[in-house]
Formats: sequence, structure tokens, C-alpha cells
Amino acid sequence: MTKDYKDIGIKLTPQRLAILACLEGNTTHPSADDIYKEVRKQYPTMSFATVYNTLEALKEHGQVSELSVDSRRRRYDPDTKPHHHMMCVVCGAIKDVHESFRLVLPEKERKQFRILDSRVEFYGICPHCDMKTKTEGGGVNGSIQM
Amino acid sequence: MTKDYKDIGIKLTPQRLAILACLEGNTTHPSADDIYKEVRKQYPTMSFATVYNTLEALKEHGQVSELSVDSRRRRYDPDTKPHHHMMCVVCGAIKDVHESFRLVLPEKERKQFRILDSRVEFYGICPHCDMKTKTEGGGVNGSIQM
DNA sequence: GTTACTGCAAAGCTTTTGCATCCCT
DNA sequence: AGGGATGCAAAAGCTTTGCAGTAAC
Repeated sequence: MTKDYKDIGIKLTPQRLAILACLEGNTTHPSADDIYKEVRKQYPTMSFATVYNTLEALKEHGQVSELSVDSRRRRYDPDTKPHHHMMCVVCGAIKDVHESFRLVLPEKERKQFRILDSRVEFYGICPHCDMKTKTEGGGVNGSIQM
Repeated sequence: MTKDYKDIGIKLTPQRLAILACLEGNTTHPSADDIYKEVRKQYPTMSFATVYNTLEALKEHGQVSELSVDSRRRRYDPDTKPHHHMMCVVCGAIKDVHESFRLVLPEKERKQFRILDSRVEFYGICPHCDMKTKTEGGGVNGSIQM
């Protein structure tokens, strides 16, 4: 059950299809470099320019969204339905949070800013890293953020 | 009514005091480069290493927090009380949102991740840019994110 | 007197850009 | 056929690092 990419409204080159295939159902929230490395296995001539170009085009056509959770680099999500994320501050793993929150801004702020979107970001420690830090007894050092 | 910086627990060099002074009460959410440029007026030998070093030390001692709202670069906030932000996707201006939201995760997720912090990020268009885009009739092009 | 910070410069990542060539529609 | 995409390489941002000298505690 693959999406019909013809409807996206962009030229479908083999490279773009490979990037789309790499993103489809991908819940790892890959960075541009992750995508580049993955797609390069199949297209050894794939360039960064093409990856960034394609991500930009897909973003404009509502096929991916760009995440800002990870302050080290941009990460991408093929799931464009509104949802939130939690990131492990140790390893950088990002998980989806499919819960809806009531995020109503007070009048004062709503009048000032024309709000287009809102996201909740949770920061914590994933089970894997939690176990490791407990074993090592080293606390939360080497953590990525906070 | 300046904070007593002795309590922070880090060595207080003139450079660090200048960075602290630049941050105190600063609600512009500056980037490292913004801080560098500002502090350099007073300390022309100030280096990036020192800015990043100091920000890291202050972060570890709970004196600043690092924001991820702006996917282009890290920005810093001397206000470490839990609060949220809204960013203008056109000019990148960030404003504080001092409203508290009920952000309780479902059991399922809470059990998996050990949550340490959570932030809400609003994206929109600030009054200044909103007026400009309306005048130019050019829509929201050249926007930074989304 | 130690320990830790500073400054400089170089390196490391991530992201963007220019341009000739190529190919999808 | 034409407009847009690709690939390459170089450049541009942002952030980190190594190291010798220096200053805070």
C-alpha cells in the first residue's frame, strides 16, 4: 500500500522516489545525512544538493515536516499529521507522541502573533540509555541537551 | 538589582561577567554569535571558544537554557523558569509564552521514556512581518520554517 | 600554587550555492 | 522541447577542539 506519489505535484525522478521510499513509514526521524547515507546505497551518485533540494520540495508540498527538537541538526518526519515528539537527550533518538494537548494561547499573545502551528517537545532518557547510565552509575553526562 | 553571580559555582572571569551582563534580562533569545558580537564591543579579544565555553558552563549550572525552536541555530535564554516560546517564521524573532499547559503523557509513553522536561513551541508571524507581507502582497515566502 | 579559563586558529559538521549536464513531463 | 532536477565541488554557517599562555580561586 504505497502512496500515490503522482499527486504530490513535483517531478518524480528516480532519486526523489528513492528518498520518498526511504522516508515512507520511517519513524526514526532521520537527518539529511541519514537519508543521504541510506539512499546512497542504491544511488551511489546521489548528492547532498539533491537530498536537500528534495526535502525542501517535499516540505513545500506537505509531504514531510521539519523537526527542530534536535538542536544539533534538522530532522525530518514523513508523518505530517499534527503530533509531538520526545527526544532522548543522551542518544538523540526521537519518538512520536500521538496525544493531543490543549494549547490555547491567552488573548494577549494570540492578538500579537498570527500563530500557524504549535508543537510540544519532551526531553528525557530512553529505556536503552537509562539502563546504560544506571549500570555505569555515571549519571546523565555526555547528554545532548539541557 | 543584579544577581549574585558568586553563587553560580563557576570561576568568574571578566569575560564571563560580560556574557552574564549581556544575558541578564535579555529577552531576545540571542544566538552564540549575537552574544559574541555584543560582548566583543567591550572585549575585542573575546573568542567564540569563550562564548561557547561559558554558555556550556552556565547551562550546566542552570543559569541559561538552550532553545531548539530555531532550527537554524541554537539560541539561549537567561530565563530558566519553565516557559514556552513562539517564533516568527519570517524574521526568527522569539517571544516568551508565560502560560502553563497541561502536558501529561499517556502511561504508555511515560513508562518508556524518563521525561526530564517539556516545551511548547508556537510558530507564526510577528506583527511586524505580518504587516510587511500584507503590504507586499507576497504571502509567506522566504519564511524560515514549516 | 593549582586548576581552569582565554584566545587563536584550525578543523568538523551541517546546509547552501553555482553551474554545466541531464531527464522527466 | 523546455523547464526543472541532478551532481559535483566549493563555500558558507555554526560549533568544537588543541594548545600555549594566563588569571581566578
